Amino acid sequence: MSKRTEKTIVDIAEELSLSVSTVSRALNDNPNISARTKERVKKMARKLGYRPNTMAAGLRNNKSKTIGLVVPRISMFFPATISTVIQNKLQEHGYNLLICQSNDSYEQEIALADTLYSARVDALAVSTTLYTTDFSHFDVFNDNNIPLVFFDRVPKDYGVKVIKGDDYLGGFTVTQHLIEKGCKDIVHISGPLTCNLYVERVAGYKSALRKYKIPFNKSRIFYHELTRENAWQTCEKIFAQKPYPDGIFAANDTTAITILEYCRKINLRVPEDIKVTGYSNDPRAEIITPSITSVDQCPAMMGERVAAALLALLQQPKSTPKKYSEEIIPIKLITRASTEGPDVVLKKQGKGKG
Amino acid sequence: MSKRTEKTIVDIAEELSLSVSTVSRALNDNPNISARTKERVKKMARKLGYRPNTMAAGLRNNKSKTIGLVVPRISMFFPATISTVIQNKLQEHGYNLLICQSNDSYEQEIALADTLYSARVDALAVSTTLYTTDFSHFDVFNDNNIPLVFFDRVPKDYGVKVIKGDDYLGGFTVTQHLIEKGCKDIVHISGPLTCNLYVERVAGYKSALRKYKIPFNKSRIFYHELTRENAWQTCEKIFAQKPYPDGIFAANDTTAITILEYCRKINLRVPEDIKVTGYSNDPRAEIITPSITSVDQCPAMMGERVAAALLALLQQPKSTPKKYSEEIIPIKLITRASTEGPDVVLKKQGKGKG
DNA sequence: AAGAAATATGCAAACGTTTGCATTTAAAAT
DNA sequence: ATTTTAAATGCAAACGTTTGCATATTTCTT
Repeated sequence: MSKRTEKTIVDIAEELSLSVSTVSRALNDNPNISARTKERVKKMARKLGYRPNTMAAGLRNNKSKTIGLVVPRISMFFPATISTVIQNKLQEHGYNLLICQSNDSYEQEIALADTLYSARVDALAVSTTLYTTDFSHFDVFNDNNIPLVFFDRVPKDYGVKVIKGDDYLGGFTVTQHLIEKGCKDIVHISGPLTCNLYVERVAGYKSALRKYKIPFNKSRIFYHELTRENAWQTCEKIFAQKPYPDGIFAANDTTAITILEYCRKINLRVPEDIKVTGYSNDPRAEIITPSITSVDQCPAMMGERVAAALLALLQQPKSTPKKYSEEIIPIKLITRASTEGPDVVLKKQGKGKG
Repeated sequence: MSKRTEKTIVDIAEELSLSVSTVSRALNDNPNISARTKERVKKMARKLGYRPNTMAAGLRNNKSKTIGLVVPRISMFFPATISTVIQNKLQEHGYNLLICQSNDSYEQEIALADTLYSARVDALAVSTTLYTTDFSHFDVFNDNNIPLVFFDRVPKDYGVKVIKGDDYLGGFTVTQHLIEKGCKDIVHISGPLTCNLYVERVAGYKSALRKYKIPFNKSRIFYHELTRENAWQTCEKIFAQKPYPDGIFAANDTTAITILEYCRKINLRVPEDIKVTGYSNDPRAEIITPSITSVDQCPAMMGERVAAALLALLQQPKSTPKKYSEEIIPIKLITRASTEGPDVVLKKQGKGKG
């Protein structure tokens, strides 16, 4: 009694004494079906409660109208914002999004690539784990001409469309800012160098030091996953002996926040005694006291671009020779109390764009 | 040259001079295929680079191994956390998740229900828009015995499995807390009453007032979407005339944060002059100064329960008579500086569970 | 050594669409 | 009225699996 209610175009055809092909074409607004027939078919479809079956169509057409998205974590601010934008944009264009998270596990990422291929997604967008350096699990998409776009955390030397932030410039700008605010001994807390983001931010950091003739001290950089726990431990190391640094460039905001807490604990004033910067412009950076200078990576813009790139690639015929362009999303330094000086009275901002 | 590389079980069968049925069974570890044959088939599958086609299998089996998830917004803290948990849990069980956002638009929600049905999702989990009061767009799932679970924002009187927070108790507890801290004139900023969450929180609020014999003043409740902009405007109304309230129960943390900013602007001290509470225990609530008393809704637990409910429903045969149980997820009052007294020196918390 | 039982494999239909090609019907041109 | 052209519809195969049933092969009984 349950399964017998599932209506198909065959039922519509029978009901109207038409062929299934006519019904199919009518539903798809094929131009050589008469207006009258289209009307009748659509009306009957409604009457019978007909629901198209995407899988059947997909099988026949070899397209699923579904796009895969692989990110490390969907609840982190930056990928969450990007995912939101991508999802909305693709939804507008009739695509569904299979959103998956690798949880920064290389093995999970491989498994996901596999199942998403099996689902025959029409395209795939991915931001890799921190530890992905071999990208061969994505070969199958390339080999079969399935649009493949990497963003934010992207491969090195893997022929593919890439959309990334300007992490070199971000690292440079934020370091330069610290220097201009008077810092002479700047610690950098970085993520692991297996990830392009951190390689570039470190490069930017070094480059700024060089520009201002500040000697680079290798032991002033710490590398680890940027969690709260790790950040706390690193603080313990940093402040185990003097001289204390007068600036810390943290490669994410969670780390910067943790540093602030640690400084409060050891009665170090920010920004008077030490200046601190984060990265990503997490909403918390604006709200904490002192508010944290950070780097806005324009996640919404990145999301837009990723979606646009996917749609563009989906448009063009499979045979189009690929060119692997790289798009760079700009960054914006957001200066706040953690580097600017004593915390000023917050200006009213409630009426803003939020 | 591109399409010709897509291998199917037919290719495997030919290569080994076996029938497709045997190959299919071998790949699915059907018990009456010999171990030797299974070996040969799997080896050949690997050799040919065979990739199963989920759509074909899905069409045949009438199951897609895909589950739909509809939430208002995937980037908001609460649904994001829930989505994360659900996605990970279902992934473990071999299901893909189609995550969609309604953007709190009723029309979009209807469209999503439609396309998710067309995708023949094996189950659907949804948290509705603020304005959904008619749920008939989900009838098709019920009618076809497709597991359907609502969570957080759930229907009223719509026969279906429901998993929700204890919003009545949340409203009651937080109001009681304000009263116990000495508040006698408590404003409540609520979301629209089309959504069950706010109906219940308001009920809890009233109930607490009653218990402590505090007269209820209808004009002390404000109803609107809980955005920053709206909150600011409401603050302007509230503080346009004296007497000021001595406590505000905001139905989300964004609103509470905005209130804090407004109070700072008009030089009202929190919690000395006025106490403020939020809802949801957004990460920002902990980090702002003063930190904000809020209600932890245990999103991870809710996610776990939703996933478990989906899996349980998927397990049982389609014919099982449905019973529409309602699960209530507990809430936890997290008291912080915004109600507790002058901001104390933050105790070290870096080493904690984060 | 023969039949019975168990194990392994094959055949063919089915899932719900779409689409190239063939055919019918209607409209236009002579 | 007859031929030519255009418009509308139908036939049947195909997409890649799975599965009930039938058949072939092996193993066990006696």
